[in-house]
Amino acid sequence: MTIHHQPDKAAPNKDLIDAVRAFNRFYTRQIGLLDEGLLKSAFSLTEARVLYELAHREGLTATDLGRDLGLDAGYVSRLLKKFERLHLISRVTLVSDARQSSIALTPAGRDAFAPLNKDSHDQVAALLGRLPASEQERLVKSMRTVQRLLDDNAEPKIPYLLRPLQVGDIGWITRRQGMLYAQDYGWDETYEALVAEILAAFVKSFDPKWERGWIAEREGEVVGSVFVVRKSDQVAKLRLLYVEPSARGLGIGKRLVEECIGFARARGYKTLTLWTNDILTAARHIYQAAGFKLIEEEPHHSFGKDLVGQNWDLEL
Amino acid sequence: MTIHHQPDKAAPNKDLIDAVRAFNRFYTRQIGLLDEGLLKSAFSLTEARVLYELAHREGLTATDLGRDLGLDAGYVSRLLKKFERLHLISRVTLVSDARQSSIALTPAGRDAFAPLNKDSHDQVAALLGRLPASEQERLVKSMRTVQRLLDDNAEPKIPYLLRPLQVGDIGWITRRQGMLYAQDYGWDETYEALVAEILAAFVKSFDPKWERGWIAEREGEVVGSVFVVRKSDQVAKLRLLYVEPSARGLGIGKRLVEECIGFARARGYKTLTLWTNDILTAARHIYQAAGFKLIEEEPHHSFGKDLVGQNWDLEL
DNA sequence: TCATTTACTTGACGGAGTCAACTATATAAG
DNA sequence: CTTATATAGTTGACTCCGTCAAGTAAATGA
Repeated sequence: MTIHHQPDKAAPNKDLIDAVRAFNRFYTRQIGLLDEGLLKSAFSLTEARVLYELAHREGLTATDLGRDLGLDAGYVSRLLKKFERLHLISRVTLVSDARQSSIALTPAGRDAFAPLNKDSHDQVAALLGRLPASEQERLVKSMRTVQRLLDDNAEPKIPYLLRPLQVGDIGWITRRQGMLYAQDYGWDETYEALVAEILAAFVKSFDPKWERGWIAEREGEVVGSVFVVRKSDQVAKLRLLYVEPSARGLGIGKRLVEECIGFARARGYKTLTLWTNDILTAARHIYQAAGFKLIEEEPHHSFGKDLVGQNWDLEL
Repeated sequence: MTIHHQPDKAAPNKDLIDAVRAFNRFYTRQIGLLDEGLLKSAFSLTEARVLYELAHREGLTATDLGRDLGLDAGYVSRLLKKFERLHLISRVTLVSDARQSSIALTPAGRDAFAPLNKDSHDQVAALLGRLPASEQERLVKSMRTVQRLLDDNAEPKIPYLLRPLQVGDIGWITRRQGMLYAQDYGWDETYEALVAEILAAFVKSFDPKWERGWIAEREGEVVGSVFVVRKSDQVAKLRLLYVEPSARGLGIGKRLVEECIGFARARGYKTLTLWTNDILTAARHIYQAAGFKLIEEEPHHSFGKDLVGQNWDLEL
């Protein structure tokens, strides 16, 4: 149903900019507080950051370190020399390029890093420990969101996964569908109510043998869903297909429809049918590509708009 | 319905700690990148931070600056001396304490700060500009969440406000109620479905003269809600009262119930009734305090549990 | 009145980080 | 193959950010 192209980039407004700046000032201080604890160690803050990188990644070169931590090449060179003198690291010249060498912590290096690591861990644990568990999760979720949005090359390893319905999903799907259609097509709150009604009925009369829902999840967030419900022995109905704007272009819509078709076939249905509206072109393309045929169209007035409803069928 | 005491603090698990640490490393780098742009100016980073504070707050003392920015007192003293020499600030000894003085930017100080401020503003604008508008808002919302959770003394100015229902609310309320009751009482997904059904019906048959919903919002987030629906000319029913755990203790539940009672009275109803379950003790206290009387109790099996339903009435 | 604390100042100092020049190797162009 | 250019890393020289400790003056408390 709601599937269309990625939204365009937009010039930010002042309130948002100020909020980001306020956050930056706040977090500058926050990081400063956390770093204070580490200052008592034999290593400077930057040395600790370098050790952290070395402890968690393999085969780094001096340039890698400088780039990823934003450090001056000369400074990195000196740091590494110091570490080498203390026997904390070992360097192996790369066969592919004799200018570079692969840097690794020695066992002594790991020993030196361990207490630093523990201090940092404990300090964050203390910070988190001040909050109740549910708030801890909200915090981490928000941090992940910030990080993913700001980090260009932070694409999740798993683009998305499909899972069955769980508590909280039907409310979320109701909300998102309601908001998306209101935003994109000006539909009123009766559409959101319709989604709520459909999902409530789905759960109440759920028959696992004949019906199923799929939730597409990405980084712990719901980014799409679809449902198959039983109309009769012969006919199943695909309902409420949607994909979040932020997750479009990954083939999630196509995949969800394929799952429906596979399920309907496996359960022996003869026909998979669906109802949609003509303005939802992106969804239509998916249905067409999957082999659905337009059966009939009829105008209707719903959700505060004049619309043209469409019934599509796929013979299984 | 769901109103109970604040949850306890909990020892954080390792995944959450690691996620926070990852975020700290990420944001250390992020702030470093943003700061690079400011380095070309005549002021050091810390000087710029001090100027920012002075430009945005009045009547600061040297100690205030040092405390809020986490700086050494000696260093602050020197910075201020330099600023004074450049005629960027003026100091007025406090009458209440001759050791302290109130620091203010001079017009020249404001002029010196303006380009710094603009650079920082533009840089953040560029950062945000890379994202589509909807993502910009998600980013800022997440940042606000992080800041509010970590900043002890960052209570919002307005504790909460009440507003009417809008698109997206019924899904959100459905989700949150479903999740809260699942978590706290082990109710299954049929409760969430029931909430969805009630809210769908509310919207579909909504009669503004006789019915109303209130949403409690705090910092742009829904933290509670309640609905009054018409049962007959004489009888109104209060439904779906809930307050987010994070927003409890602010009197939101009491306020929501009061709104319902006021509305029911104003519309000429004779009775306000409600159905709840005996295990929801915090909600019961609110009803009792508002004058509701327990009319009847009866056991029932719903949402996967054995429960005792209660009907409460308030004569208006 | 005297001891203690607080706000700020000042001298002395260290080391984190920068800049530019340099060597050695790799890559691209002709 | 030769030559020009780019990249990886090193090193000397330097700056100045920020810390530490000692000191002064005022405020507070006993």
